[in-house]
Amino acid sequence: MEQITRRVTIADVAERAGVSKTAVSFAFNNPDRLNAGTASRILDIAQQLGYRPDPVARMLTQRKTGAIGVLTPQDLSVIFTNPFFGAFSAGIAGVAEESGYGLHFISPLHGSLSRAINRATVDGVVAIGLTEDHPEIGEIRRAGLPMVLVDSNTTGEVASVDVDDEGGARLAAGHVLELGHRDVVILAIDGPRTASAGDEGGVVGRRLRGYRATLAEAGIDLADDGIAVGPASIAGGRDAFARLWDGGRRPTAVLAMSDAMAIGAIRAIHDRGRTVPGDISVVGFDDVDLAETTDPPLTTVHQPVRGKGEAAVRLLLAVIEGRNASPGHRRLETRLVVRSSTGPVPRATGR
Amino acid sequence: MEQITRRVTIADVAERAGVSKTAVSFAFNNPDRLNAGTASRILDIAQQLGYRPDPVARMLTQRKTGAIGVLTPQDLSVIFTNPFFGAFSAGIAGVAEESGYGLHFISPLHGSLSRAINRATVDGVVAIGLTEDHPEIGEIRRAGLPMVLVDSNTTGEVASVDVDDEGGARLAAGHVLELGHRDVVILAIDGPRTASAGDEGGVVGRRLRGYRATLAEAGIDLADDGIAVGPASIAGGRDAFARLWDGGRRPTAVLAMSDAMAIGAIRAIHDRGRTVPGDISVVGFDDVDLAETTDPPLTTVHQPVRGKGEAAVRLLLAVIEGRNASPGHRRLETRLVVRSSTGPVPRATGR
DNA sequence: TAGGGTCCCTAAACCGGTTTGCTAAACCGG
DNA sequence: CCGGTTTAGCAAACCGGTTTAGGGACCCTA
Repeated sequence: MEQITRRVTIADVAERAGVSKTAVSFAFNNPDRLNAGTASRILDIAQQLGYRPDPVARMLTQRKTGAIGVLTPQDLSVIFTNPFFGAFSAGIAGVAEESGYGLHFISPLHGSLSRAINRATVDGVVAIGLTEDHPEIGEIRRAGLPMVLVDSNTTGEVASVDVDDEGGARLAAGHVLELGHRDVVILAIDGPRTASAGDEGGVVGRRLRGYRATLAEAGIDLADDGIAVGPASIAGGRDAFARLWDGGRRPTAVLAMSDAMAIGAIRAIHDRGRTVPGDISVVGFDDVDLAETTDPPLTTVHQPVRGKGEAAVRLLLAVIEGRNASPGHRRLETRLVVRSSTGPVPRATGR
Repeated sequence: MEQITRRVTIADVAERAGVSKTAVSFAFNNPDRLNAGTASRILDIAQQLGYRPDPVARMLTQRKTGAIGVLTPQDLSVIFTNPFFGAFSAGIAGVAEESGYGLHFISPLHGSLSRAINRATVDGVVAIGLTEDHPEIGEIRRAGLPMVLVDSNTTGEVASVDVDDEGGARLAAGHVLELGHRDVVILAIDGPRTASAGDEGGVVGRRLRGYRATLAEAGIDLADDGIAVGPASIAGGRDAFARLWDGGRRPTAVLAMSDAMAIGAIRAIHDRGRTVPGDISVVGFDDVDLAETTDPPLTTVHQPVRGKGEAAVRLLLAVIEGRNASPGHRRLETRLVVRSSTGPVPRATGR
């Protein structure tokens, strides 16, 4: 018995029904052009043969894939465990789905993003965390693929969605200053490639600028030894804080660039027998879902993560579907959410 | 100025280089069959024309898409905010990436999963949470698309990955029994469609069976009014517990079918001025990353979520790439992780 | 000088659909 | 009974690549 039964094609159905391929195609996509009886007979036969139009062939003629790509410079396996990314994807998925598009995730293939892009069959791309100097951006543009950049802080010829990172960071810093803190450290995100490039343009740079500027206005000069870098995860935050602590730093306030890092810092603080916010205040960034269920509930800078995804897809669909000529730009706001991980600077500690 | 510059095709490159389409194709895929000089000249011209081989056309001839599909009966926008799913996806992504496959998420298109499946261009499918009675399974099989079922508890002709849900539930129930609890309630997951079908086969059914059986062995008969149903989220757990409480139930132990629900229950308990585990013990299920960072750290049933994703893709690749004739089945183990959300039954409460 | 091998490249078929133009038959009013 | 309009369906071109089968030029050998 030969189990490799070749796929049923439109020609098979046509032959079996004694009609032309055209008729079969019409039966599926344009039944009005056929006699009702013929159409349903064809459909019957197709059904009973188990015919399913090949989506790839269909794409080829229609020049449309029905999918939008999500481009990330990091491996998906790290990306999916990040709740921030989960919320962002949910935003993307929500409006993509409601418009009938599927989602295709594109990440570096054997280390090369370009290769991955060239293999991906999508009608357009939402790229997150790609700064404008990534060569991939040029590639995609030249290929004529619609694209919107998220968190790239650009206002160029390609559509974009951004968030006021610098303003958010200012809010966080301002908040701890108001509470009287003067000894502040920062937990910065160390992306896989953001690290190398000096990264003035990226999210990290913008947030850092916000922290620094506000602190400077209060006469506090943030030395480099008050900044620890690590991956945006609980472990990353814990380790980053540990390095600071072990280096002799005894801050009263911690500004973390992500909620996960903030949570990690809180754990590290607890591990050292200190309390939050009694001894040390901690401020996160992003305001992911679980920020309000941590112990203590996290004071953090809210950014509309899901909204970012939604806005990005709307912009993208606008260019895919040919509405609007010039590329759109959206900038979303941040705001401070004060919960219970921050408090006044402790008295007893007085130096 | 006309901005609709038609896409550059292989024919354009061929003409410009004064060679045949074949030569251009060879230059890209089979350079050895060309004179080295010619090949690099073609590549140069292609480069300078901005030529990018159309992936769709390529797929059509090669009968291979380079992507694997992830099938879920729920909307992606709900799925992505679920940390459980995030970990599962990370597992899938990890091995898919290392084998050079992209990821395509397939969810109901305008309410129809079949429609979505027919539009998706993938080499195979990992389906999660589809019980065997879903008609989609038959469809996919008839279409000859390689597939592996996850959490479907089947041993039929299609490959599958399962987890010992029933055993895990027994561990959870056994644990609280050992601590002396006799008044136990259950927080069950209410999927969008699991609810309607009686759902004996699904994950919910298996876990419920495990809880019930173990409780019964200790002489405890779990009445229906000791079970509350809700979505697998923090809010869902909080509300489910609230309904039980408001209905007059005063349990000393809560068995939740998901960590998120357990966390929700803990919040609801705190809201009512009770402590965990002082007054009430709570056991979760899944052991997602954040289970150990909650307050208090959650006692829960660990299942290898990420491992499930990995195993599924390995099985899938085996059939896609034609190794192994008969469909593989994997069953993964669960284990109890005791942290701090469970303790002995309280004395004072004595009924 | 015929025959056989390489090397480099090409024409044409093919993948599985959709779409365009066209034709033959049926229908219709006058 | 005739010109005009529908209706129903077909053949062939097309989408943009890959692959098969071969052809011409050149070199080598007998």
